[in-house]
Amino acid sequence: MSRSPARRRNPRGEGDRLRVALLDAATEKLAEVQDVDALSVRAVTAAAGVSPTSLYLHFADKDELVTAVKVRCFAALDERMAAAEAEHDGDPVAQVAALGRAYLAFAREQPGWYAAIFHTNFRKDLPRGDDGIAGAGLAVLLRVAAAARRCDPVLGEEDAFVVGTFLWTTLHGRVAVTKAMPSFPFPDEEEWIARLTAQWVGSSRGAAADPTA
Amino acid sequence: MSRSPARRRNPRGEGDRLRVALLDAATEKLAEVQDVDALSVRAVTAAAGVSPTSLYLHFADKDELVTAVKVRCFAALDERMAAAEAEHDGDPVAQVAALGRAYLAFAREQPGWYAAIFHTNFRKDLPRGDDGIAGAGLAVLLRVAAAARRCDPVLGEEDAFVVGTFLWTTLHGRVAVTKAMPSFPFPDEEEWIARLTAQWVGSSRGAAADPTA
DNA sequence: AGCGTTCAGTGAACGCCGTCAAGTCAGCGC
DNA sequence: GCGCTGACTTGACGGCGTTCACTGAACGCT
Repeated sequence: MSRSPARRRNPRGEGDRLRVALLDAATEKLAEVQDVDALSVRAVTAAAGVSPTSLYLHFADKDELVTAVKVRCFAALDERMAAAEAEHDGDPVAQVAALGRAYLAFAREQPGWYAAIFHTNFRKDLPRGDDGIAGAGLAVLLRVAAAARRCDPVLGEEDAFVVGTFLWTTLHGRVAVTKAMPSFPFPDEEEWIARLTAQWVGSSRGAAADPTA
Repeated sequence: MSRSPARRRNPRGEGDRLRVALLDAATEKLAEVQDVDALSVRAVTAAAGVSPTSLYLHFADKDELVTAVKVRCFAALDERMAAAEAEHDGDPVAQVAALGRAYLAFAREQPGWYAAIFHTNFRKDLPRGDDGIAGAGLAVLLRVAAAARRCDPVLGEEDAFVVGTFLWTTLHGRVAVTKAMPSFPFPDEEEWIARLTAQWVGSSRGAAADPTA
C-alpha cells in the first residue's frame, strides 16, 4: 500500500494533471474495494504516487473527490445502457428489457461504481447543492423514458417520464434489496424483467393508464 | 459527548443488561445522527455511561452491534406498516396504498433507522450468514403480498409474492433515488402511490397477468 | 475469617483515518 | 544571481475500531 515510486512531479503549469491522475486512481481503487467508504484518501494518493495532502491541492475534501468519481460512474452506467439499447434497435419493448438487463448487470459487475452512484454518506452534509448528480440521474432516466415512449407513442411525454421513473426505481430497488438481503428469494432475473417490462410497457398495457386525472 | 456519570455497575449475573442498554443507546443515537456510519462505538458506549471497550463484552465488533440494531429498525418499520394497514380494514386496495404511504413516511421521518435496514457497509465482509435481516425483510414483504392478494383473490400465492416484490422494490427505489438525488423531479407522492397501486393491484389489472408462462 | 475464582467493567495503547499549517525545492522571469 | 511562484511534502492533531492487560467487588468454599 506504499506509494508507487516512479512518479516525477508535473512540470510548471501542468499541475492539473494530478487532478485527473487522482480521479483515475480513485475510480480504479473503487472498482477494487467495491465500497465508497472503504476508499481512503491515503490509499488513493498512494496509488497516484503522491502524498496524502496533495489531494487537497485539487479537491476541497474527500466528499468532493467522491462526488467527482460518482459522476464518472454514472456516465459509465449510461454508456452501458446506451450500448444495450443500440443492440435492439427497432424493437422498442426489447430495448426496454435490454436497458433493465444492462442496469442489473452493471450493478452486479461493478458494485463499487454502482454503489457510488447512490452513495449518500458524506462527511459534511450541510450545503451541497446540485453537484451534477441529479443531472446524470436525469440522463439515465430520460433514456428509459424515451424507450418507454417508443413502445407506445400514444404515451404523452409526461406519462413516459413517470413510467420511466417507475422502471428505474424498481430496478434500483431490486439491486438494493439483493445487496442488503442476499438470501431474499427474488424471482429469476430474466422472468422478473419480463414481468416488469410487460407491466409498464407491454402491448396490452394501459389498464390503469391515467389514474392521476 | 463524555460519559453519563450516574451509572452503577450491574449486579453479578445481570451483566446482560448492559447489552440491551447499549442497543437502546445505539438505536437512539442512530435516530439522532441519521446515518449508520456516523454511529461510533465511542459515542454509543458514552451514551450508555460505559467505557468503549465494554461494548466488546457483548458484541464481537461494531458490525454485530449494527446488525442487532438493524433488526430492531426493521421491526419498527413493520409495526408502522401494520398500523397503517389496520386503519383501512376491509378495503384491500386502500390497504396497499396505505402500506406504501406508511413505508415512505417511515423512510422520511426515521431516515437513520430506514438507512440501517439497507446498510451494507460492514467493516469485515466475509462470513456473515443470514443474520435475521432476510427474515425481517420477508416479514415486510409477506405483509405486502398478503395485501395484494386480498385485492384480487384470483391471484395465486406465488403471483402475489411477485407483485409484493415489485411493490417493495419500487418503494425502496423511490426512497433511495430521492435521498441520493434530492432535486430529482419525482411525481407527487400521493399521485405516485395511486399510480403504483393501480398498476399492480388495480381492479382492471391483469393486462399482463402472466407473461412468464 | 480467609482465599481463589468469577464477573463487570477500565485504561493505555495501536494503527488506521481525514485534515491542517508550515515547509521544501525546482524552475521561471528578471 | 535573486526572488517568486507553483508543485508537492512533512509532521502533527483528534477521532475512529479494536486489543490486551488490568482492577475491584461479589461470590462459594473451607
